[in-house]
Amino acid sequence: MATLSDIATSAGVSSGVVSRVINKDPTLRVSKETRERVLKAIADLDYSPNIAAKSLRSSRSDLIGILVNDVTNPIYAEIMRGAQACAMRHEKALIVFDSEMGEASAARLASMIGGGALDALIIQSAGEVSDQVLARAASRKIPTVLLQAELEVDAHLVLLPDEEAAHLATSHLLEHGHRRIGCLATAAGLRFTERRVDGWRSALSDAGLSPKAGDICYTGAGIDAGADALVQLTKASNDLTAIVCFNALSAIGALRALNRLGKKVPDDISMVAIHDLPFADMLHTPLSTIAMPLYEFGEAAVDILFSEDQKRSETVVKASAPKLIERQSVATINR
Amino acid sequence: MATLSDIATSAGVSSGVVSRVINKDPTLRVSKETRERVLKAIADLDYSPNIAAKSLRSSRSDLIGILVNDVTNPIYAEIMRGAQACAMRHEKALIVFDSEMGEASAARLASMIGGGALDALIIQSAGEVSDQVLARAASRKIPTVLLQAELEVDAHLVLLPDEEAAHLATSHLLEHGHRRIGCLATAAGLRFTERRVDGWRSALSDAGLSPKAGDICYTGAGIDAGADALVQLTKASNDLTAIVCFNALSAIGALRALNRLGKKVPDDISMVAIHDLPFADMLHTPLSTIAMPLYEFGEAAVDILFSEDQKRSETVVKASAPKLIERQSVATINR
DNA sequence: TTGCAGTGGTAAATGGTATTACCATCTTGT
DNA sequence: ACAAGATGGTAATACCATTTACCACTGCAA
Repeated sequence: MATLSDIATSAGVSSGVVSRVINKDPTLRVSKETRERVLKAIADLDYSPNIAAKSLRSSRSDLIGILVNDVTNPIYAEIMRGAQACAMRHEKALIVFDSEMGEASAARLASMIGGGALDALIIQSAGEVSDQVLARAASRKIPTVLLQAELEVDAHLVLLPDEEAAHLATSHLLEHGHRRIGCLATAAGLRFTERRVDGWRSALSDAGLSPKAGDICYTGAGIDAGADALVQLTKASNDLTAIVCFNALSAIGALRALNRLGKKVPDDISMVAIHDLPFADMLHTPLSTIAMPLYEFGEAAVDILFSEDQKRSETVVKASAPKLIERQSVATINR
Repeated sequence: MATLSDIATSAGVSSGVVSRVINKDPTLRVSKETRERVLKAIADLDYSPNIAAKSLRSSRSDLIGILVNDVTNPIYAEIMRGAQACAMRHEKALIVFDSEMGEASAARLASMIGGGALDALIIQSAGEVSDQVLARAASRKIPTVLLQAELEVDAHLVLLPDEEAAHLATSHLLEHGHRRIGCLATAAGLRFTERRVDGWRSALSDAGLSPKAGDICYTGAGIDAGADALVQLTKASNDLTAIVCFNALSAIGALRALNRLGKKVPDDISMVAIHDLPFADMLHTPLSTIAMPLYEFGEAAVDILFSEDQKRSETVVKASAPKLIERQSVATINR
């Protein structure tokens, strides 16, 4: 509860000096003894600066908002953790909004942006982001980072090596003799989805193949979404022998749906998922995955806010290349 | 960027009136027309109150800090989501600290508490919480809620029906003929761990059994911790036919370790875990679990902050009773 | 002795909101 | 006609840290 002027009084100086000592103002000239008196008073009174006052004065809150699709999805949780760690390193805190929670979350976020409570905004939400949020962010001109997606907004864009990952997954299946490889994609229209679709297509076309219209199905990132999508996919193209899945959690859903349809993985259908999971080896069918640098992706999202160049950068995080982790969800086909 | 006095000027009133209109001060008397002029000015200028100023003036930040053990653990993620939803309902935002991130996280949290940036603190972290954090919280007298654990602090305590859950899990195994039932517990010394251990013991003793010293192993909540613990447990008591596991994620680790040891679940060893997982049915061995009201648990943690301030309440969340979900990790033993 | 630079600070303005105390004008009752 | 109350507000201040402009004093040189 001690304030700056309490310290000042206790140290026998004016509050300006205390402030400048705390903030290491290089233009401040004080004697060594005075500085030490101030420091001692701070320690004695267990002083820490009032953050609201600081924020009011400096118009910085040291808070970064992040809008995430679904906090319980381990993939996104890992991204968040990277972002958190990086934020801490910069002495900022992250405040998480879950777009799964709908209007309440969006409204709260919008009001915080409006009130200047957020220094920056990171949007992971691949779905529809409230117009209110976007409008506020634009009108307050706060730096914005878009993860994977792309919106009609002046913002930084951070991506993963999506095309490479999807290409790798597809190639792996091709090497095992598969020719009819379907694609269980993420939400349509998003930048990273397109990039991965490109990877899938190009791997196919490198092998002299081209997919049919029904070979791809766009869907969400959850387990249930994956299950539904798989049913659609196999209905549209019933001759697929393999599937590339863009999200590990929807791969689990797909696995469940295949189970219900009485199809065995990998005997009847092979599968590779993008993104690894800590328990991928413990699944009913140990899942072959493409590991991506998710933690570093989260870090990059925050780091870019502290870079010099202000305008609309586009970064692809390549801390580590997409890496195939072979388990038991891919069978070899005899040609 | 519009301020209160901009609105006041635009509406031709003093800023006091605007503030009181916004905050619905019941003691304010204004004519209907004036009120509407104010409201219109607010809408026209797209005004929203500066949060830093508001916070400085009122010494409330509308921010709640929550310290969690591991954000990527789906169990904790679910709790967080409940807490988030409830916070939003109260027009507050949650700011998450991951104790897995160590000192950086603790330091940041401590400085935010010191600076008055947090209205309340929720501690889920079952491990060691930084003394600095606790000391600050105590000295600033901010309301604190402890989840599951118990510390030497004046705080609210929120619990799950732990004893009941462990009793249920153990009874289920007893009904299937098991007599040597081990316990893969969570961290020792924590209130909820003790409660669950009690449940395990009492179920055993209801059946006229009593566990041996080596039948229980205390450990952390992660996959790897679970794997290590299982090895210890089977080393200490190699005649166990069943295990109750206090955390679903460590159950996965235990499953992995059993795999490596060449033991089959449930043929060689049966297992029941406390807490359900969205993909529990898709595991190598579909895991029988005890589902608990985690979301409501998170809600309760926040809600209690808004109850009529009784000091040091103790709540057990019973939104739904612990519920056994049978899958295929329990075998019947012939007596 | 005046002039000037360097040393070690101080005082005051600023940021935007909430809140208390107070006040001017109009209406009503007698 | 005059006090009392109701009506519809206003003005001032506190909250606390940051930052700019300024100042008093000492020492040294010319």
